[in-house]
Amino acid sequence: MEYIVNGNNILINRLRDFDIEHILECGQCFRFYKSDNKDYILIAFNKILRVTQEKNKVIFHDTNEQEFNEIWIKYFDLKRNYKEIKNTLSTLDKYLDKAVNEKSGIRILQQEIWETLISFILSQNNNINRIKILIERLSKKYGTYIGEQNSIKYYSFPTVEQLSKASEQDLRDLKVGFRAPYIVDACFRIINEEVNLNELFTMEIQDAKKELIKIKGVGPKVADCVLLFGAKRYEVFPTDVWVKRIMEYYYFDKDTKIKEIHEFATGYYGHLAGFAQQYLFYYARDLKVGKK
DNA sequence: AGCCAGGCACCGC
DNA sequence: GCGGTGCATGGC
Repeated sequence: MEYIVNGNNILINRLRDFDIEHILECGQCFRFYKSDNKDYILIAFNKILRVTQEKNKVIFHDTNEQEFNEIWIKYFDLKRNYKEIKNTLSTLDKYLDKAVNEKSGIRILQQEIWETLISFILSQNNNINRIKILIERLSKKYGTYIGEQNSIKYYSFPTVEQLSKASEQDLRDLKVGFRAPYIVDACFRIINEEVNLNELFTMEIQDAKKELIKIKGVGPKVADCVLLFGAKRYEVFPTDVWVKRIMEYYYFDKDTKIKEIHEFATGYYGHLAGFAQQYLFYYARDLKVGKK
């Protein structure tokens, strides 16, 4: 990774297969703020990072070499060869080729799995704007103050211990709605070691999924998101309404059950299913496939 | 006003 | 196991 240290900034002059807008807006993460075109602030790993981009020139602001190496290279998955992944997927069929080319700057972030779990529990039957607001409220109330930029205060996502302090009623007061008992259940099972998030990185994938589904409010779709976005399990294929719509449109040409789509996709895309899903999801959502 | 939002739990069969 | 329904809340 060739980068230039410039004061408090890290600069990369020709960063390929990287588009900060695609990466943050593609639906995999929620804690980011757009201040201008390709000028974003994001919160992760108890840090505030500002990223700006002009074509292939990317600047990571207000950080340092150590932090960049220890946190951001992994977080942005900078060591993975996305060119190769995209080539493989593009060769599979013309539909995927289109989605990959349209959303060519996506990278799958390596997010903290605990935050990913709660975020995607909140995501069910919800829209992205409101998911973001709810996560902000949780962070402000239960997380730790981590700093200020442009007189806006930022808070880390609460740890399991911090969030365990919240009762179901506390959470309902923050307007998470019917998801409140799900969050309480997630905290409880993890504190009591009924579910071990660290094991999900290496367990047999079906077992990992079963493990997550023990948590109330976690079904197949949320489990897949947690495994893909939080545990580097790229063989999963989170199948939600958007993915259902675009898969039906491209591959089935008729109303098809999510389970059938999921089975087809994990077989067809194999170990790259998670990447394929994200290109397809973002593309479908932008295109409003199957919607008026 | 009613429908929808990156689903899921719960129920009846 | 499979399909239908309710769910908190807010934007449109």
